Amino acid sequence: MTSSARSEDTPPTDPVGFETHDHASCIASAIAEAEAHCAREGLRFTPVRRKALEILLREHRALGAYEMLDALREAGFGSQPPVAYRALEFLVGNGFAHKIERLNAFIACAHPGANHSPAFMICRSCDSVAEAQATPARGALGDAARAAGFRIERTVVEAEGLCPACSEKAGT
Amino acid sequence: MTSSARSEDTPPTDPVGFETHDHASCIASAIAEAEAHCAREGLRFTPVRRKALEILLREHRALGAYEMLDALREAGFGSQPPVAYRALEFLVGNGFAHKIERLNAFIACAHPGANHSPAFMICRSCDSVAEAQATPARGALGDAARAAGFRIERTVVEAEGLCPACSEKAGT
DNA sequence: GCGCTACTTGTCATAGTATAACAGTTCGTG
DNA sequence: CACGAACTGTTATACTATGACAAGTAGCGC
Repeated sequence: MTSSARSEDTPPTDPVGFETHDHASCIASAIAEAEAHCAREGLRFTPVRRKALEILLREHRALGAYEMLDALREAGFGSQPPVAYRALEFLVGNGFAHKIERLNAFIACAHPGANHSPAFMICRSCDSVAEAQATPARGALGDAARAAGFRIERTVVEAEGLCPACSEKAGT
Repeated sequence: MTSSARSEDTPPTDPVGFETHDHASCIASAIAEAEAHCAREGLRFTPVRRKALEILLREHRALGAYEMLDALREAGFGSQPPVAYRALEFLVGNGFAHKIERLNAFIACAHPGANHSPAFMICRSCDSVAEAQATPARGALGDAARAAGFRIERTVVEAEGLCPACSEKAGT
């Protein structure tokens, strides 16, 4: 998984998304990680897939599939929806990106390599999205699933609300 | 509300959805509750809204908006998408139904009246959906939100996996 | 009862999201 | 080099959702 040793008991709680940071290096390292991961797994990190990940990383926000398609077309790739959907499917399937169900949009993974169940905070005012770690099996949902005999394979956890900046703007 | 006093610390873990139960009475009581709620709040529980809720309760599964539209048309209501979307908007807005983001579909609320943040378990094999209670402010997401200064207003919690029946069919 | 307002219903039109199916190409392997 | 698997691109189509406007209806003050 690339990312250096980190205890399962101390997941990072840094949201990564409501603060500025060194973008150029975060993009470069994310691409490098994806490349390394693909090499290890025998996956093909083709130009269109790499470009799609670059676009997500550069935008640093949730992009609709058709925004992605526009960007890919401008970069010289095909111009039909499946081009974007397939690249996104690859990225999501391999953990390099996530789909935000609430927005029908996609965002680069903020914790690449971590074996995580992502959780998202979505600002309803500015549409910014921050990624955190979820603990799916814990809490009421995990209890209910065990009680019902439901086998959880994947979780969608998305909180909608106001990010710090918009919260201030809105007063109090 | 109707549901009798219940401590915040002991949310019900009954999934309501992977088991059979007395449907006729559950439909009737849900409709009665909705009617009473609307009377109290000065909301208009019009024929098309009532029918939409009846349909959701009767089907007892997540319905796409266009399935709802078909059912409403058969019942003699309008046949254009806004008819269904507006009825669903009313039901969701007033807590009588929920939208399952993962499926782009709608389901009757299984805990009507309860002041809840719903969580859902979605079977990827048979598409059945069970509703449980979430505890949004607790857990890693709540911690991350507080650390980031994000104000949560609403949460989407959806677990995807195998329901007991499909899990058995699939073998162990 | 009359007229007012707010709300609701229904329609047409259009925007946005997503996938099926097939042809041509490229990659890795035997 | 021949082969199969995977990838890219295309056309066509299906599914999901909303804006805008006209007509009807309920509730309210007078």
